[in-house]
Amino acid sequence: MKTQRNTKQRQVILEQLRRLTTHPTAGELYEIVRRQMPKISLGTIYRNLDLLHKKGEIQKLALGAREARYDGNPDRHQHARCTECGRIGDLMKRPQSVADMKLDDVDGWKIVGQRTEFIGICPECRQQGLPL
Amino acid sequence: MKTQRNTKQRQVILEQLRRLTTHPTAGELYEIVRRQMPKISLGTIYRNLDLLHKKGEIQKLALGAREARYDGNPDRHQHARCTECGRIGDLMKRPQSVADMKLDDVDGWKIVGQRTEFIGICPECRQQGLPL
DNA sequence: TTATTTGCAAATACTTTGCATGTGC
DNA sequence: GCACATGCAAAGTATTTGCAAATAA
Repeated sequence: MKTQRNTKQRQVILEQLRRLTTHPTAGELYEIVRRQMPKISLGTIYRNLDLLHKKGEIQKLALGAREARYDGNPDRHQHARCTECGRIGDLMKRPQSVADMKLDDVDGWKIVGQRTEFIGICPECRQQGLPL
Repeated sequence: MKTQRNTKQRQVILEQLRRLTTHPTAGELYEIVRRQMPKISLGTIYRNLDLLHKKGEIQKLALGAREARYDGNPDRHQHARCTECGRIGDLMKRPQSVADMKLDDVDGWKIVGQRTEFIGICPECRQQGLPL
């Protein structure tokens, strides 16, 4: 990976994203950062979000939404989507089992379901002798 | 919901989607359906996929990808994304716990991780007296 | 008959990219 | 100084929509 510079733009983008708990879209973050740096461009927002995501400093959330949303907290934690308002929140208390999900109160949320995607190596790729 | 007609286009779209196990994108399905119905338009594909999804006859998968993918099997089952080729497969044997995930062979896949999104009602919406 | 659906094309939404200029190190 | 980064604008990709014509019921 190339050496990275510590530009003012990158600092402000990361700082604002860390301050927000709303998991903003790129466009939302653009509007917010623009208040401090009126001349910043959307392209710069996208380029930096991509770069910070690749470095593991932020999370890119694309669960079920058309637009990607970003989370300034890179630590593994669960997310929940509200059926009423669409908001995506953080769950710090992690429901890990089906039983936990019946709880009426998980960090203030009433959890009614879940969607899981597993990540792995498919049968076809394993057959081709790819790294196990 | 309005009454729906059983158009030839809708039939072919559903039929092809059910036949495929590849979870095609709208564009991929368009190319396949087009072999049978050369004059069908992409708009019709999107309109019907949306409608079938709303009726619960198919699943719309948008897990982490830029494009949505569709699954002709409406029954609840788990999906896995391959780290090597990006393919999305079905897991019929469902790993439900962290222990299961250590398995080297879940329907032929080597599972290395998972992403889960919970669905529920957020604290803010619950406060507003919305249906519990 | 008539409300739904289609094909087509244009519009929209989100994201990426080319390029000349600017800047951190 | 120079490789990396930026602003700007244009292009790219995925999806949605307006509308007149077609069609299922």
